[in-house]
Amino acid sequence: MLDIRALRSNGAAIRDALARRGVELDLQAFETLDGERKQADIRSQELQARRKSASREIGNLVQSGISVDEAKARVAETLKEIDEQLDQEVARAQAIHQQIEEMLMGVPNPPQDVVPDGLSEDDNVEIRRWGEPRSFEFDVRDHVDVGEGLAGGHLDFDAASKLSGARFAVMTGGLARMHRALVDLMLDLHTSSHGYQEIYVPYLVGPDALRGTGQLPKFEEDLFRIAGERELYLIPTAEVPVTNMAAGEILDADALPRRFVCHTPCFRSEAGSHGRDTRGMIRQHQFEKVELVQMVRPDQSTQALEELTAHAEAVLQALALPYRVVDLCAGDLGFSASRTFDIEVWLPSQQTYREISSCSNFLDFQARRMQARWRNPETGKPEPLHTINGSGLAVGRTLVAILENYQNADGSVTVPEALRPYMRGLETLEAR
RNA sequence: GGAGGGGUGGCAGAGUGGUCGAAUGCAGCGGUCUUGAAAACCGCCGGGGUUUAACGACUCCCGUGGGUUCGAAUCCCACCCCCUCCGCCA
Repeated sequence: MLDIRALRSNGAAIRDALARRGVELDLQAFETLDGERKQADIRSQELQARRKSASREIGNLVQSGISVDEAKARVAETLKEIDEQLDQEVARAQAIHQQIEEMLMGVPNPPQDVVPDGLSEDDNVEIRRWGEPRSFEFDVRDHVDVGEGLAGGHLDFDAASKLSGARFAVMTGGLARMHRALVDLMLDLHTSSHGYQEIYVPYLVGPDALRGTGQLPKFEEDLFRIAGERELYLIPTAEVPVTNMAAGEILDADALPRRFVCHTPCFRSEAGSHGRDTRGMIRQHQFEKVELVQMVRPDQSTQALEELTAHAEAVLQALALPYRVVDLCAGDLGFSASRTFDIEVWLPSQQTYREISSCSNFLDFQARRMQARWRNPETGKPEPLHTINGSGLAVGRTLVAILENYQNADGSVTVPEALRPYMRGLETLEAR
């Protein structure tokens, strides 16, 4: 959520920054509403103050032996005025506050100044590449053909569609094991080498958590909501439950940074992406992800984003998968992000790099929505902290990348060396 | 699913209609004392908002939302959460 004080004192700069991502902020409307709010606050608070002192006076009179009716009669004028106006004015002020809240909750995070200009992914800026895409001396097949052709366990979209329809996958045998091994490798790497604490969280969350990270109120159609009396949603990413661990908290300065790594399934309706990536397991309603989440002091978040991105890259380096890192342009940023580095892995079948991780600095945007704060020793006051997260990595897409990059002419797949200890030394997934 | 108990400041824990945003203890912060530390003693010490250059002033918040009342932490209703016992269960 935007900082309402910053909006009052520096609205034009925020409006201009938002314009870079193609969002028009109606400053005039905000200022009008905020002005009404001020009037309503002053009036309702004044009335409340009068009621308070009148009540207090009645109390004093009653205690000095005067009857309640008599005491009320002595402040009758104030009581009448209160009776006529107070409820109405308080309700008015409340309604305006709610309107402002709704307005602010719908506005995305302004991009940082360093974010490149541009309105679509075409304007993203590549900032580095790692690894050399392999040259194949045979016709490469995509991960669907490779996966479906494996012996001793394979990729089975027919079975998945029988169970759940489109955009789901079934994996069996060695392939399922490799999928599980990837999760294990990632968790081990981040906990033992990068200083993250592993955390297990619910896969169903309530609306407050989703508002906190920014999925609600604007993007409900991207979520799966479960039937039943309680308002619960399947998590679209572990970011939601993990970041909201800090909701409503005031953390001590020495408790920061907090670093969590969390493996969960993720559930996305993919509304609005019909026809995109319909083949294979690039875009699924359900996929596994290992997520990195950090809560940091505001002066550390820029550096923390660089580090977190490197932590995600380390997984691809361990697996020797070629990738590049892209600095997202203003128009391609997610709703809550102020800056994002996408990591894209090389997919030989598409002869292109595809997103496998998205690492973002949210600054205090999410923290303000969920009231996640730290106590700044310099001011002694609670202040919003900064949140950062990124995939480390999307497991399904990592598996896709391995199937494609490690495929052999005979249809088998070599198991990356780093993964072998997690697969009891298995070196190859054989072809049928 | 049945029966009962309970949600108050970082924690513990008083408060059952009137200067209560709230006793007390612990923790924390500052100070006195001390070579230093501990102990002792003194002081400070919840959060949001409005207003102010600032000091300050005002207002809201005692699980959440309604209600009763001149006045609600305290009474009433609904919901949520936690605990204990019984039943069921991965």
